Amino acid sequence: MKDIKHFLRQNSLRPTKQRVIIANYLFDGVNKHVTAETLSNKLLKMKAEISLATIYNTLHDFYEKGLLKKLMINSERIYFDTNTEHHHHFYSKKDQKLIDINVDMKVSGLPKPPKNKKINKIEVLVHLDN
Amino acid sequence: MKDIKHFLRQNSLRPTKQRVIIANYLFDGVNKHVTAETLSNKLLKMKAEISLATIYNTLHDFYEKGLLKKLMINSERIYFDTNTEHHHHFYSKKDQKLIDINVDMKVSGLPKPPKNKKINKIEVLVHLDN
DNA sequence: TATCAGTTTAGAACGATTCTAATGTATTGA
DNA sequence: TCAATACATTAGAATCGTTCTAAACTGATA
Repeated sequence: MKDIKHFLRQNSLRPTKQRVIIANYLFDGVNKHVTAETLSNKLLKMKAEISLATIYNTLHDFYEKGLLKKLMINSERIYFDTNTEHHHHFYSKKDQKLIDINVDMKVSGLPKPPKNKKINKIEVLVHLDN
Repeated sequence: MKDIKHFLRQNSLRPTKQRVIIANYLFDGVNKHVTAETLSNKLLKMKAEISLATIYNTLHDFYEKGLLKKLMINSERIYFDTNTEHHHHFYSKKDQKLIDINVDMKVSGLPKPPKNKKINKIEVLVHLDN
């Protein structure tokens, strides 16, 4: 609790009640993928009623401080990932679920990027059948 | 024109005026990435006023017949790709532009998929900086 | 050419997200 | 410690891409 307050302050975020609750959940050491909706549901189960607007604000605030990653998954929702290291994913469309790939992968045979463009990062998405 | 009508019929799609116009544009031999909005704009420039609802319907109809691919790009929009072969992309967020990668790439170091799951396909998205 | 299933359309509805503006709260510095 | 104020939270309205609705239209068929 104290740690989380410190942690928020260190990231120039006021440790408000809501942010502390959300940060405690998100940064408990277990990497998570959340959307505003799944996070809201989880918080309700934890008896923490926090408005959707605040959840959106908080996710974006955390994202802006680099505490969360936005995922490049096509879906109606925006996914936020507590694992901010560069990594890849398995994706099961059927289950609408993402699974981290935490091993190093190499992509070979990459063509040159277009003129005046530089490669920022490479994302690999492994689609699962079932 | 005749060819496009045939082409539509062969894919169990009635060659209506609107579908013919859209198919003529999309399948002119040059691969394209479109969203409902960019397609609508293009059609307006070609003096073809087709309602947004029809554009959405048509894109989905074509998708369902396998004539278009839906792209897994995070963006507010859904991108459709006239290149239905398996391939990868460069993506410039700044330009909101996709560029096909038409060379074979290999991904090595892939971990085993989760239990009972099979890998369907691997998609590589190369993010560009500028 | 009449019939009818399939198609198009304007506009309403939808669902995720953002905005608004009123209220509340953490920080500050006297 | 407390008042001032800058920042946060909130309910509900607004927005935006997309889908739905139901009425009008059109291509296929007999």
